[in-house]
Amino acid sequence: MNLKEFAHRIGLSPTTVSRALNGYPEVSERTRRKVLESAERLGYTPNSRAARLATGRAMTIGHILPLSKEHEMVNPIFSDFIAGAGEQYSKSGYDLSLSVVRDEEEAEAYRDLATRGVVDGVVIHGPKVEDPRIRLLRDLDLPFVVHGRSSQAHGEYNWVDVNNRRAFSRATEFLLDLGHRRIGLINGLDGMDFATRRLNGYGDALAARGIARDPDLVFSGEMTENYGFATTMQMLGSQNPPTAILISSIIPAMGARRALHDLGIGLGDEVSIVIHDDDLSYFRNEGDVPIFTATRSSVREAGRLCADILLDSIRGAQEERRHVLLEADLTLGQSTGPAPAMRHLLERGRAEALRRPHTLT
Amino acid sequence: MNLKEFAHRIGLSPTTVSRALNGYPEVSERTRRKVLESAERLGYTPNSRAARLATGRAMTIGHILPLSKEHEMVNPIFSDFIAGAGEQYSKSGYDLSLSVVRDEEEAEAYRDLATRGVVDGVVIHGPKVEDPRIRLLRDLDLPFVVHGRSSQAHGEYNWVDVNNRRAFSRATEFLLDLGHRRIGLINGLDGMDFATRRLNGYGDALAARGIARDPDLVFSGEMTENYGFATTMQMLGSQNPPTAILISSIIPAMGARRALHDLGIGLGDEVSIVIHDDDLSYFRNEGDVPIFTATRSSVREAGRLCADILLDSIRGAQEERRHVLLEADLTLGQSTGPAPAMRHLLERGRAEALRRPHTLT
DNA sequence: TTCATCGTTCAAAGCGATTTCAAGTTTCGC
DNA sequence: GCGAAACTTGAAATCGCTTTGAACGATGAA
Repeated sequence: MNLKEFAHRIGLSPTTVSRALNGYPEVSERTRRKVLESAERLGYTPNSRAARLATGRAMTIGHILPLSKEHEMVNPIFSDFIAGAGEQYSKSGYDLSLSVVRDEEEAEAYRDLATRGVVDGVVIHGPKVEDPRIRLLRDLDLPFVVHGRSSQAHGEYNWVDVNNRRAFSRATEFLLDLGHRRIGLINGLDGMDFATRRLNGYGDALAARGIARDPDLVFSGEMTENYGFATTMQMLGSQNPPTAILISSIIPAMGARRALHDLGIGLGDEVSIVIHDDDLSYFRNEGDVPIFTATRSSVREAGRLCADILLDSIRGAQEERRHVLLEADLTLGQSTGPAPAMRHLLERGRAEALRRPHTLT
Repeated sequence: MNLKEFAHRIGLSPTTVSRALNGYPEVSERTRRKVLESAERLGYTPNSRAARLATGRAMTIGHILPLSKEHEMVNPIFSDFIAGAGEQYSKSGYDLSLSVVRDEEEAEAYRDLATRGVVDGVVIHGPKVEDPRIRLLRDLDLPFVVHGRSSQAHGEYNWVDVNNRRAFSRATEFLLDLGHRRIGLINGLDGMDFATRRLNGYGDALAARGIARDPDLVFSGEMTENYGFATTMQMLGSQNPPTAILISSIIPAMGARRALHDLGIGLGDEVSIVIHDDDLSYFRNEGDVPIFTATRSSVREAGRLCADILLDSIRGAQEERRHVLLEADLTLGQSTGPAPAMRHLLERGRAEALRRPHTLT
């Protein structure tokens, strides 16, 4: 049933019905109630295709999921992020459009979404240090929000990010406090903004204690389980292995744990691990004492925040760009302990060494 | 720029331009080339909102992601499935609409998609043994395809499923052949069709060897890492622990492995594990010898197949319903070995026992 | 009583494409 | 060279809604 017929059936004009349904103030309360009740009873729902053409609004937010040929993997945090964002879209009557494209076609995909008029705004995932998409979307005049940041991008834009630098410097400091001096870093792909910030946080903390960064202990790659396994194997098989490892996600951490087990090395006593935990719904690092010591920040919550900001900015509720910097809390788990050297000291009863670990050599 | 203006600029009527762009045969090749080239040059792209109203087609496929309050988790296979399906949609010029809703609102969400006219078809995820959505979509007259099956549903419908029963009976037989007699099953949520079929396959294989199913060895739940850990702990801590475990997904299998390690039990020698592997992109069970012995079937490929079938059925290319039953191959990994009892025999040199294991008691 | 005002309602003109139906132009056989 | 058939093109209707501008009746002030 279309508007015309519905309006006719209840003895009103399409104009009035439309206004009643869309909450315009010109219709009397009596009429509005009648319209709403009749719509319910007769099962009338406005056709969105027509409404979108008439209003010029798509009532849809776009997300683009690029798949690269080389490492064709879907980021495991994607689904949780989408769940968070999608929840908010639903509440506001927006739809979510997801485009899966080959990554060399990504720019074209944004352009396409914009010119075809199928979305009112988009979310940028996985920004690089220097990300051309920000410039592109500005040029297209399409509202957007970035999940993460792009350090080299100039100008203002909406973003929601974790304080990656702080999280990783804190985690590193924590390990240093435990006496660790050789600390590995299994990071995300080179060029990703978050990976760069995490590397910097790690580097800062080391530098603050006068420790040189050993390139043999730093890895970047796509965060699969196998990647965590392979890099951990490599580090622990080397001449001068680390006593602790920072890992950018719980997925490669599973691989790292597997490597430790295969090598018969104890997690938390012989080698410590601190991860960054996105709080994935199917992979919770929880329990009385969580498995991993972790810097945690819910990616689902980040999705919600991105959605809220983008919707606000589309509705024009606010002009200036918004930024949210989420602090990751450092939760203590079972995967960390004093460095072997430190343990040695402890065993000799010099417990205060742990309390002022930076006084150690 | 809209059609009218574009047509005017290149000295043609909107009619002709529309036809040229949409590949209708009535326009001469010369004109079509001119239109296509001008569109490229002037940057004209038809507005999809208008096209959708005019054609009555949404050129969009809907997916609904329900989140339950109790176990609010996003199925980890979701993103890989979507990646596969989305790939095909893009190729055919379709968009993908994703609705995130609370699970008690799921039926309403389908109804809404249908009456608002925003999708031309939908994919049903995670069907239950008796799934009301099939009836609902039939009533709504909305084309659909089910990823999985619904055993109790009557009538024909499109589906793409893994031969879960066969996969699990084969896996069980394989373990039986290795001499295992107490075999645990860590399954998906009760009521899910795939979980029921897997349970049946497991039960069939046991029955064929005259082994009674022990309810203490069968678990159903949402497939998180922690679930795998907890159930494994429980089984192995019991009076009469299993020597082998079947696990419905690689995620809980990670938890199971953690449990084994915590208990100091060797994986593959003391306790064997066979998993069902959806071949998730960020969690590949690969290598010269894969970590886990597994029944494998790519969920991404299933996504592609679902998309193809649904698109065909929307385009009316075919009337009858289509079914695809994917066979999962059983790949040998490092997580299985002869049962301890069997190992005993082997050590005594009775190697042929392994070759004809069903002759054993 | 009259007129201005306010609150409601409606007719009709969009939104920007597609598609029907009619008309104009070629092509081709005889 | 003519008429029919085959190609091409275009004018206008249509999709189902929103929204502008006008009209209507009721209300209240003068």
